[in-house]
Amino acid sequence: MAGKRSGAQSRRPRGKAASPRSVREPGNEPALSLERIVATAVELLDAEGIDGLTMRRLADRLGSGAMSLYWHVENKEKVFDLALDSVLEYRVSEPAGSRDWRGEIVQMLEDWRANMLRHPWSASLLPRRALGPNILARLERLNKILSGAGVAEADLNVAIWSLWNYVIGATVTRANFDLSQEDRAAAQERLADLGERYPALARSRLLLDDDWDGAFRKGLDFLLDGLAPR
Amino acid sequence: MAGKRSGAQSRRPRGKAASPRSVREPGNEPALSLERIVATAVELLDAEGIDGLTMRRLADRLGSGAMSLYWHVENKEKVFDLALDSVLEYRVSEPAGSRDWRGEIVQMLEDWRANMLRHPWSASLLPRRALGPNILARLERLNKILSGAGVAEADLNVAIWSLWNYVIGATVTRANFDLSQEDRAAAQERLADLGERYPALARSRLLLDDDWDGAFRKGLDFLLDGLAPR
DNA sequence: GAATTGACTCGTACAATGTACGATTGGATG
DNA sequence: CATCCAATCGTACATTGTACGAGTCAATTC
Repeated sequence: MAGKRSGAQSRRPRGKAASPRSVREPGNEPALSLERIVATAVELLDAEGIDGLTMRRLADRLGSGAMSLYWHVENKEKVFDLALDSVLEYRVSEPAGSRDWRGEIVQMLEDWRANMLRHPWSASLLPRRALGPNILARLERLNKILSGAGVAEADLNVAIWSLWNYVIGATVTRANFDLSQEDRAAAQERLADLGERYPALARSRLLLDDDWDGAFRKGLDFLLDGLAPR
Repeated sequence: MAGKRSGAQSRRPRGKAASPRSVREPGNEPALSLERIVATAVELLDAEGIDGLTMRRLADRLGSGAMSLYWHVENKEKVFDLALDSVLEYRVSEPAGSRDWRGEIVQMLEDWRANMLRHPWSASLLPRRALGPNILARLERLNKILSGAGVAEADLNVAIWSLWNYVIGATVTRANFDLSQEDRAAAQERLADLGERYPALARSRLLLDDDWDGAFRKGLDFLLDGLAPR
């Protein structure tokens, strides 16, 4: 209960990305902007991982002082929120939803997952209350597809959450179990351990199988089977 | 690349929880132990949230110096890992797997989720490579139930991952969208926003519905429908 | 009994972090 | 010219994880 509740400062550019008025143009100093900050944050996260993002390092990359960031951004948390949503970018391809609904869903969710896996740090950011515009756009889309497919009104929300849960879970899991860069030795040792305590698990080689993409697709198919309107 | 790669220290008690030899018994100083550390960490996380856990505060609660913790625990990350697995405690009720397999799965996954929601911080710890004994026990159990139910060998791992994904995703989501303690005003404003940009979403009231338990159960049923052996 | 060992504890110190605060800048507007 | 204000940034501070090494006892060895 100590260092909280500061907020309510005073001025901030908030939302209105109208005319940045091109301050500081004499030489060619690039000047900060929310877009540049977020883009650079993503770069830095890609390069250094989630602990590599500090306000000072981010400012360095931007050629500015650390405190300058705070004009554009409330705090570090906000940078994370924005970076996450930025990675989930979604432009509707918009064939309205006529074709096969399963294909559309699969495509959108695979794209969702692929986007996140391209930036593995994004998975560790999921556990935060971030409903950026891109996530919302994807939910909106899901809604349209499913209701267009004839899913009962009463089941609609449940169906959407189920798909959401599945994608989130699969991505979080996958991003953390990427063994290939892990010591193979550790995996082997773990398996030996498993043999004693968890025989079925060891036999199934669940933890060594690495066709994540295939598994994602197959599992999604199972879920869609269950979701399909009767 | 500055403060890393220290490790390889020297001695640590590692695993052997054999005889603590009752050091420091003259007065009645309780002395540290891994169990006490983890239990207290969970208490502290429950009380103060994920940012409330610092090595110093944890040590305070234990009545010890901060650095004493490092004899029992490699670093703070390890404390998180242990706290997470501790929350997922799983004792097999062990009716071997004769009854209806769906009921068994539903019960186990609802228990899994309930345990985590009782300690909301645990959701934000999921994105880490933590396969503690309790998680493994649950996976082992899932394997047994599903293969006992007649799920094809080739589908087994996919089925397990699907269920895993679903639980993880649902828990992460739920732990972060608990609006009731959130400003209701913000939710309303958000909904108004949605009306313009995301009409279907706004109409569905997806984000205001709060029967999370029911939705979890229904979605799980859908998934199990899809998973059921043909 | 004295000396040694080794399991465990902890005080001090340091580098790194997020960010509060206030000063500064320079273009736009009067 | 003076005024203003969006934007930048240096300094400072409290807080963090943890390296390092010194301290403390019980058990063990002489």
